Amino acid sequence: MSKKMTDQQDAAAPQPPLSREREIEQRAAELFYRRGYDAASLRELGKLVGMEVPSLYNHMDSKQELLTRILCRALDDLADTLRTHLADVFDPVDRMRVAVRTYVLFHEERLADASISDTELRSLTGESRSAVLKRRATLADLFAGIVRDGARSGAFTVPDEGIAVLAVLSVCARLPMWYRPGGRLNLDQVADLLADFAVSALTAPRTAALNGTRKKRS
Amino acid sequence: MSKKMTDQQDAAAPQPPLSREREIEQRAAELFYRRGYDAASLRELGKLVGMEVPSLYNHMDSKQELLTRILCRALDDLADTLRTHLADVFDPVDRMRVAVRTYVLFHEERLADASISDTELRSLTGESRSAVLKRRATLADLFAGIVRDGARSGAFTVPDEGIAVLAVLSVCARLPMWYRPGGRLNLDQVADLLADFAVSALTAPRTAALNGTRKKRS
DNA sequence: CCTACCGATCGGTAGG
DNA sequence: CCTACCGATCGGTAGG
Repeated sequence: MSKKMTDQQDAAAPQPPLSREREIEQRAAELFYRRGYDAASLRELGKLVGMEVPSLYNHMDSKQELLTRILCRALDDLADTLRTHLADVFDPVDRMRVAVRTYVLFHEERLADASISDTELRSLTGESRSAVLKRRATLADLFAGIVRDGARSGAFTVPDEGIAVLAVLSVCARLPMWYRPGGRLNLDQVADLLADFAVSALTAPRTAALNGTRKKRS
Repeated sequence: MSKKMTDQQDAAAPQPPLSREREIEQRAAELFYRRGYDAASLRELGKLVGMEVPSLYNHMDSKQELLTRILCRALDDLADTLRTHLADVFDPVDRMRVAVRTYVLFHEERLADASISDTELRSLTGESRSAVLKRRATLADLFAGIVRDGARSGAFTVPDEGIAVLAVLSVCARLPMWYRPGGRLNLDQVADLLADFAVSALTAPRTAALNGTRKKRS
């Protein structure tokens, strides 16, 4: 699935700030973000990176493998960043605030990566799909762990932990659909406000009998 | 943009429960939902509806026009349903609860429509895009109005109305990404829980000084 | 509603 | 990293 090269040149030549593979990944992520994976063509990617199409295949196995590599790296990086920021935070409320803020702020430098990680899963099949789904589940588990701890300690009052996790992740994952740099709020402000929204929902005073009682048939 | 026929046959023939146009729209929505708009081919749609590709063009102007028709109808129907259910509810908390429940329950019969209304906007350009964006904005305005009223009456404690609206809409709009019929919870239970999540976030006790104070740099 | 067919474009390969 | 090229498939049209 991945391209391994014999790294002969890694002693010298700090010139290219990105390896050729990485540059292609980055340009491809932007292209997939802008056009969608299906609508994006390798011809256009070739132009962006200054190569003919066949030359791209020296750096990838297929279009699908390229997408898979981008998504796996993005999700791994996000999970790592989350673990790092959560390492020295112990109160569940603080942990959730940090988790949401970190997820949101991840979009500062990785908007395209984060967006297609969410959108283009459907274009993957087989092992590629499994690899991305596994990483998605890892991310969800991180949030689920926080919700579980908060519920056990009594800090969170959620009637259903699974739905709470999905709701919080929905708010984070949808950010690329509406956030654009240069808007009314910067990303740090958005991160604070969304963290506050999530924590408020999780910690709101609730009558214990909410569950099971159907309120309104609407 | 729309196909108008001289409705000569509407007096007789109650036989076809769906008009040919509508049947094509419905099959197309399912196909676009399953494969994505770009990856879905008119060949496959033709097979699903029992027609050769050229015959489809007796019922549509283009693939893009077909998608536009599906999205506009779905968003109009959702907005109509929301307005109907909200007509006799006046308390902002109740209105928000009904709005979220109605949005969620709309997925019961229109999962594919709702999903692609959210996902496939990017495949549209020009007037088609504007027409869908206008309807999206109408939907957002419905929720924004409820948030505004609740904030003014003091029922809601949100530090930023715009972000609150986006967060609530995110939770609703992402439902097709994870909800599958036959799961642990039925849609009515999910609707109750998500409405509770949203209302809890909007009404949570908050110190007035939250805004502007940056808590953690994380 | 069909047969027959179009130009364009796609991801990918051969061979160097 | 390139030129040259492949078969497949695409949305869509002509003409009936």
